[in-house]
Amino acid sequence: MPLPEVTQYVPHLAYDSVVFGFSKGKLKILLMEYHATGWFALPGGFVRKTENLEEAVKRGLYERTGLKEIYLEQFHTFGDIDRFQPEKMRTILEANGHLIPENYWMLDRFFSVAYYALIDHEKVTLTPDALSDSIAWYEVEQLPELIFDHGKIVQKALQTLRDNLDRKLIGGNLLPERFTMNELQAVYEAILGQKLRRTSFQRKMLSLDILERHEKLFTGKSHKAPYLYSFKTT
Amino acid sequence: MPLPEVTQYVPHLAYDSVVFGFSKGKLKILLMEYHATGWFALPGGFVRKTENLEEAVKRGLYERTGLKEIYLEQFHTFGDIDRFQPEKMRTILEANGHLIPENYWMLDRFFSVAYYALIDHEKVTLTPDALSDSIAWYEVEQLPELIFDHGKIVQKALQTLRDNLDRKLIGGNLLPERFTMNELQAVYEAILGQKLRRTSFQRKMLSLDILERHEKLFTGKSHKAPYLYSFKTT
DNA sequence: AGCTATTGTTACATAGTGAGACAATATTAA
DNA sequence: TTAATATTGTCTCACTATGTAACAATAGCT
Repeated sequence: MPLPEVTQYVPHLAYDSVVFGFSKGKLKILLMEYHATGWFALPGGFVRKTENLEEAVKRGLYERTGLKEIYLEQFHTFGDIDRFQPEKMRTILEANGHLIPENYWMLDRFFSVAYYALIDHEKVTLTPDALSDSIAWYEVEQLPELIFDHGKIVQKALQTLRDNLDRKLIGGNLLPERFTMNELQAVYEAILGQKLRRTSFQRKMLSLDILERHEKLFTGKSHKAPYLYSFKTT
Repeated sequence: MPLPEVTQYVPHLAYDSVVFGFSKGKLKILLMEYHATGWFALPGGFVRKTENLEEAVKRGLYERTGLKEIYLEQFHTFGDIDRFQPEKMRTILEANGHLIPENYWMLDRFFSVAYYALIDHEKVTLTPDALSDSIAWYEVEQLPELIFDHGKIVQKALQTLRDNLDRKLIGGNLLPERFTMNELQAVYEAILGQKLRRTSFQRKMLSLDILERHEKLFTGKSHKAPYLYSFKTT
């Protein structure tokens, strides 16, 4: 795998993505671990000279998750000078066995446009990129230390997600097609980081008129079976 | 005035600012008109290799308005390929009397990080930059056609401003230190583009406990004099 | 002193939410 | 078959926020 040529990409500009998923009651994000270094980072990439910014992000997410249709939201662009840490980038590239040319473009200062994505945890097929040993899910509440300013990026993504929770249809993108009210509530609780009242939550969700009620889900447990819901397609 | 050298700036990356002001009951923004072309654009600029992104924006706003402390909020980064219109940029530079070198950097594709600013209309001292004939206020409701995707940028800024109206202290930044409740309401109405109920607005504002009440303002009109308010500094 | 326009405050109806109670029900145990 | 249990769906009541209108206060004019 040769080093990427600058001729194909826009220099100084990158994107990073905070990919949220939900499983076993926990909110999680995707992290990559670079070869040999033990360093964790957000899935990111560069923008080709011939593509739109958002296309680049979707391309990167497709390569790593196998998903083509992804709920994506841009939330901030990071442009502080102290993002610029060429030694770290050099270490990552060298750990990959590359010989780095003089003034190699990937060691320059980069601005990063950050997006968050919401996906159904069950639907992904994770594929690490050339520089990484792995790509995997990590609980938002228990993240390892991240490289560069990626920790700050995650925090800002979480904050934006919370702010948008009431204004956009966030819950549905993190769950399978059909789900119980309890599962939906668990998503909201994981995002907000706090418990919600069961009855108020149910009343609120039903009053919004965005859910369709389907058959009951019989789990084998000895109690009343909950209904399954899906989001109306309008 | 020589052409800017790429050595000083980060290529491919620019910022644009939507500077909101309020006067005579209208919401306005600053626009620049380029020499000879009759083209209108948002005040924008480039980022020096040695400065943070936000510093660059503040520097540009200071040069044009004379203000150092400005309420600034980043709201979106525009990165579509069709922003790239080198002929237009060439026309602007040539109208300024420049001889443009081969592959001149300002004719390349640019990504633009967009900010909105809120300022007290009375406090600015407007100064056009080297490429512009003028910089002046234009009513948001009656903007001339803008160059590139600047019209889209303004719309997105307005939308973000509206979304943030209840969550951030926006009103105060557009008014002088002391103002009447009516003036504050006028700001809200101009931003939202709709009339609000006087009594509900007053009750709401007072209940937020963010205003300090001062002496009355006697305008000479024959009716009850309104109180002046300022935002609490907490 | 009375008139007028505008402002500050109050009253009432309605909608939304927190908190708890209660009814419904799928399964297990007696 | 019946009772017990856990969980779900719904309802009630209190409290708060908001739309709407009425009322009271008042600065300047006639």
